[in-house]
Amino acid sequence: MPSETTERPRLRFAPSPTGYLHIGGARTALFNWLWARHTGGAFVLRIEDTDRERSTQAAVGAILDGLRWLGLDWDEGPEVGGPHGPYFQTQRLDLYRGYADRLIEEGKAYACLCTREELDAGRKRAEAEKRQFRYPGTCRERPYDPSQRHVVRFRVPETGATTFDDRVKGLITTPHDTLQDEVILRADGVPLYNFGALVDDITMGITLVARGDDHVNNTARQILMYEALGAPVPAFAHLPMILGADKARLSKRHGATSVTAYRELGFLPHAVVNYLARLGWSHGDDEIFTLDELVRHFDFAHVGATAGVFNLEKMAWVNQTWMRKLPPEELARRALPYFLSEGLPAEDDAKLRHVLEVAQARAHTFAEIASTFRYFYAPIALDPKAKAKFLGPDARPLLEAVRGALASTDDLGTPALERLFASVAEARGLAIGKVAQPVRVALTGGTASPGIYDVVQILGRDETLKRLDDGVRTAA
RNA sequence: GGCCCCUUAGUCUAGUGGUUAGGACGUCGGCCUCUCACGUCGAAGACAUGGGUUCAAGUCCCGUAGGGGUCACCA
Repeated sequence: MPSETTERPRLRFAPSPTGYLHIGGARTALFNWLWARHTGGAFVLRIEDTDRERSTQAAVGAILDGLRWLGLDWDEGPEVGGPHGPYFQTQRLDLYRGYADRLIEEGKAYACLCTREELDAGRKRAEAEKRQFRYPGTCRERPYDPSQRHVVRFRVPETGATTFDDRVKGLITTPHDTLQDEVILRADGVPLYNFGALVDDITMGITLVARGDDHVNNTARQILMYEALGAPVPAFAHLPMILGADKARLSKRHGATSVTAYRELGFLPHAVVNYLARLGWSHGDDEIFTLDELVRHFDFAHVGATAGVFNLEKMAWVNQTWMRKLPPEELARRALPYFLSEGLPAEDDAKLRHVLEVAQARAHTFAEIASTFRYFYAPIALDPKAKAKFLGPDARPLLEAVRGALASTDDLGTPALERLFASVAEARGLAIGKVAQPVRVALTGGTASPGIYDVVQILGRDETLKRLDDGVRTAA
């Protein structure tokens, strides 16, 4: 029976270090973290590095880095330690061996000497005969001789079924005849996923296992093993997959899938958290949550059972929403690196603050701010269409008039600029827009920009005059 | 193919037998306006399908279809 009803559940995130922290993994970690924080329980991080072919130290670093960036701190695990360490599976090999030996002694597992070749032949035969392959039990009754190289197989009941109450999917039943005596320990003593994860979850006192729903089919056999070991069975929560736009499992071909890629794109970590939380979980009609609100409201009961499509546009909207709430200092601190990586000579000064003030409502990400408003720090890139439409011969007298008026004043305040543009327009019987647009194109290179007075103020008088001169030449 | 899971608009979702089926992203339109964005107002857009159960079904049951997962000495 689930023992998670205790007030302080222990949860864990147990990634395999075979690559960066994936969006899907990040959400799994987030839900575990949220529930741990909600309940005052513990969030344990464990590295499942038993696949030595694919595991790398760099990936461990990337995963820790990604989790830290998102703000998902762990109470026990790599670099922070804890009473149940070590937190790398390859450093716990003796433990798995011990549990396997115990199962063997009690007759609940046995050594198997079958070779891969024999097994493969069996699988092939089964396929040819169009029947399901199950391990035939060849070694079941063989006397145990530890000196022979062997794997360890767990003995699964032939009949009956195992049912568990998944916290998100409800009752799930697995008939035992669809299971087989699976390998729990390789010949080299390294455990397989089902066994390693289980032994660790037992010894680390995990009371609620929340993981991707690609593991639902592992659950019954794990429960059988918990029971064989006389260990309390934890509660399970299987989280639906995250899909790409084509409804296939999210992967690289759908675009960026690592959380650090979103850092580079200029997303706020909290915006990613907010979006990911809402992908598969809901709280009424609410969309925007602070971290505290997320922690307060999160609940596995409101995690949906259906897979969800990752939608970058919506995440960008969430990011914009959060970006707009940032105070100027923080906005500057977070945005500046993106200007620098664009090769722009920005620094945290009055100019940057003004740029960010006008950019705040106009961009979805920091990278977008830097690239969209690069003309404040670099020469304009004149858009040919804008040029054709607004920098023709008609524009020349307008630009000259604005230039002349600007050259003879020191007042760049908004009221003064308003009067200046208004008088240039009125003198010709034009609407302000007819003057503002050519000026905008001359100053920014395009037809869309912050308000023209802001643009002039940010650029400063000298640079504005210079760009107007360039505009006059272009219009000629 | 066996087994398991899933199915409300293009997308994320609310909904726990009685609602004009709600919200959000996106889309389209109005307003605001020097352009763009923000804001604001509005519009289009969904219960996969067929049977049951019930006075009443998006909600419960069965079938069908579609999608996904899993069937390793990977995790």
